[in-house]
Amino acid sequence: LVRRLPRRRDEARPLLRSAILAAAETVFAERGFHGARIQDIATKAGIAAGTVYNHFAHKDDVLVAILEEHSRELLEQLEARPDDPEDFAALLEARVGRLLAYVQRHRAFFAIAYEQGLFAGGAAPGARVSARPLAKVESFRSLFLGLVEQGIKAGALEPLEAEILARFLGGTMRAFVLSSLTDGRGDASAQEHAALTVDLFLHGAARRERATPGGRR
Amino acid sequence: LVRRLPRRRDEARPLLRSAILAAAETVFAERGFHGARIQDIATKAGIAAGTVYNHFAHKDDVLVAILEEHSRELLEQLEARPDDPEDFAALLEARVGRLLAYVQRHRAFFAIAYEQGLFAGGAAPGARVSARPLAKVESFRSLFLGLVEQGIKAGALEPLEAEILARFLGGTMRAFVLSSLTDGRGDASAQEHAALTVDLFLHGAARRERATPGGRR
Amino acid sequence: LVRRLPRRRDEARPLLRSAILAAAETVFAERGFHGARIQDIATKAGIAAGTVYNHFAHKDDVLVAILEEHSRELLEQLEARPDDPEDFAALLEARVGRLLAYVQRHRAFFAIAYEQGLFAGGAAPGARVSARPLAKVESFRSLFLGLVEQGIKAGALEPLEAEILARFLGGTMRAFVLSSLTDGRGDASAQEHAALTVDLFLHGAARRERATPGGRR
Amino acid sequence: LVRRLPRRRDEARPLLRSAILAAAETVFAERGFHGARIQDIATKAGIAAGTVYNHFAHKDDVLVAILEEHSRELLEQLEARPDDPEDFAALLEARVGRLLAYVQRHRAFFAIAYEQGLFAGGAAPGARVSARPLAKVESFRSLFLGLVEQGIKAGALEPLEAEILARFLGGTMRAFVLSSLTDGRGDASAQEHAALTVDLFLHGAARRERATPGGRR
DNA sequence: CATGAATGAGTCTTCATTCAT
DNA sequence: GATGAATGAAGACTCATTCAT
Repeated sequence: LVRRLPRRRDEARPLLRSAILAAAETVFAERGFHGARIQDIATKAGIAAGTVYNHFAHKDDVLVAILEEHSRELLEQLEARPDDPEDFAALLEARVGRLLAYVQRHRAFFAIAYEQGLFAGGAAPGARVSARPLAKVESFRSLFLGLVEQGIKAGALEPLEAEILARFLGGTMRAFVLSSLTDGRGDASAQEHAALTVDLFLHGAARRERATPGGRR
Repeated sequence: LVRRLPRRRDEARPLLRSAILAAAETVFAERGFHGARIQDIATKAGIAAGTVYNHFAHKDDVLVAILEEHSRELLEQLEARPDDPEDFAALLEARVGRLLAYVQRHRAFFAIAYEQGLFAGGAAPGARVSARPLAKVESFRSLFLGLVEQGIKAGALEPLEAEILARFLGGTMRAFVLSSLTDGRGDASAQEHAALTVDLFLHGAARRERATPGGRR
Repeated sequence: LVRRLPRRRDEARPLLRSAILAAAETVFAERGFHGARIQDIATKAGIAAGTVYNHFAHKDDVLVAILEEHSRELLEQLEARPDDPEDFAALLEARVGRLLAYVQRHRAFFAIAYEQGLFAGGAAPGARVSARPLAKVESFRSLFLGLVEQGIKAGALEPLEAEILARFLGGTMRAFVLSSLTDGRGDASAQEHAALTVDLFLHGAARRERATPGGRR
Repeated sequence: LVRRLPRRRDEARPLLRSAILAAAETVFAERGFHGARIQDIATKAGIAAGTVYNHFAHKDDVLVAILEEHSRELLEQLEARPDDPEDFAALLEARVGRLLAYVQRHRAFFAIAYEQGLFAGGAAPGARVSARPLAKVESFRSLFLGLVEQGIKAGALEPLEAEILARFLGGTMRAFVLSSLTDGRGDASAQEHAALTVDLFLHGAARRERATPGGRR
């Protein structure tokens, strides 16, 4: 899809594709997919409407490109890293923290992702652009599943149906993702949110009988 | 679906209104708001397209009517009832159970509700029909808030920010609502789901050290 | 396709379909299929552009409807009639006469028909709207074939390949059809043209050795 | 198809022009004028789209160039040649034979020529690129006229209106040109077709009373 | 009040043409 | 001269909304 390589002059224009995606991200987020006009995107990107079609065959493809692109990056935040802690709770917190930080950096994307049901297995099918579930969306779900299964195996989580726990984790995170999106607090809170998310996910909201020192952050 | 039957001239006609709403609920759920055509709704309601406009000024208003209507009923499920238990956990479970049962009876509505961000404070703004948050959506949120505040006061919940706990409750429920919508299991599971929802909300997913008998349902 | 039946008032509007076809016939003839805009047709028909789509799903379908409609009528001119003469030459002249008269009454149609290769088995494939040969076009060809075969059987035509004679007949008629279209002479000449067409088709353009009085019409 | 080969700097470059015309001939024939994109032509010619505009100011001009070019060559086939027979029938056959042979060598061109009404005085005006009759098309017509007038003068043709006989000749030839285009028979049949064309043109399709030996081929 | 054809503003998409490199 | 990405005018088609019947 990216065929124009940097040429002479100082820099180049393959950036256009990125510029279109960036503009589309904002516009889709503001107006929703159907409400967004190609012309809006083009204008925001500082180009002509026709130019969009030099990079994407259909309006749909612009959306798909955004979703795939960000989903990939999003997935990377959840993947294992060399310096990840051993302890499951700590591990979870690290990953959730990375994910929330990513969310804060790409708020517009998440507005779109929700519309397209990124986190939701069964959300508004009609809002979706494509009938088939987007590939990356599916892998996102598996990643949650994997995390949870790992937790169960490690004995850190209750041996419930993994599918259910995965949804619970998703739901919990969704709640905080929304907080991140809405609150407008600075990035500083990503780690706090992560800590709280993991804590609630693991121990719930019930009052702890005898709060041992340091037990609750 | 609702044919105009020969009626006494003075009899209630607003049945048509209900028929339109019922048809719209299905169509919106299947195709999303933007993907649904007035003609589709009219056809499914067994009336002419123009007739819809005798009952609703705009397409938007049909959606709003659906949301308001169901939100009201939904709220009623969460409201206090004379026979509600005293114990917070039991109380919560009763209400959540009612709500999940309602969800199972109105799956189509929830597909729409998600698209419009019913549970989500900040979901897809672009997908929304109206910029201002729908009135009932807001009250739905307050109801969650009330529930949580009640729990905190009763000493059943950790004394955290109510807003956060409300979102956590919402996220948890959302996870199970999705299960209900997706699984396709019969209504039988509403209470099970409710129990699990409340349990996870209260105690989290972490493995309980020494599961005392009866500790986990 | 015609579902609107005449209603109260004085006359009615199922005429709209006919009005659209009539307008399209003129516009297609003037500007060619690609050069004709739906808006042009609508304007000429005195209606809104969108209305065209209440009667035809695609621009293509308007053209197809014209071709099918006229082809059918055209075929009827060539078909046998009770009062057709016995003698092959006279028979041919009668039919060709009817056809030429029809041509003169529907000049615009023929401009379109040529563009779409109505007479031509292999004309400009690219100009055609649909890849598959139009059904009626094919039957038109068979009708020519039938005529010629009849002539061969009757011993009136040389026993050559029917396919070839059919084309020759088609080519001859085409020449006079064009004359009819171009000349702009009144309808009076339809029969003259027919007589000449048949005469040339049967006896060619070579000088008749001793033109017996009355031999050449 | 024509790659730019390393050439001496002063060598003729207009080869590109020919390459473009050759490519355009094929593409126009396959898709029709309106259906052919400049990009298609450029691709088939192995050059960039912009390059076409270094040789032709407009898409129209490419078509005109093709028509003019081929029309000129086509006319040459019909012109008198030193070794042409004296006898009109033989002369006609020789020229028609040359023309049909040319047709077989340039099938693509004829698909275009028909679309643009090369043979037809009054065919699809809308399909035409330019409103004014193409210059060469006109001379083509005059040439037919000239041939026929010559025949009349020589006493070989009936003294009818030359215009009419010219059209009859055109129509007859058109029929066989189409045969040539459609049949896909090898070049071998050019002479046969020519003989038949001339025979039918001169003597018609009517059964000859007493076929004198050798009278009909 | 119901009807449903007519309306026409709104958008995606195409593609001839331009022009900086 | 060649390149090919950018341009933007043009046009088919959709569908919410109106209104005469």
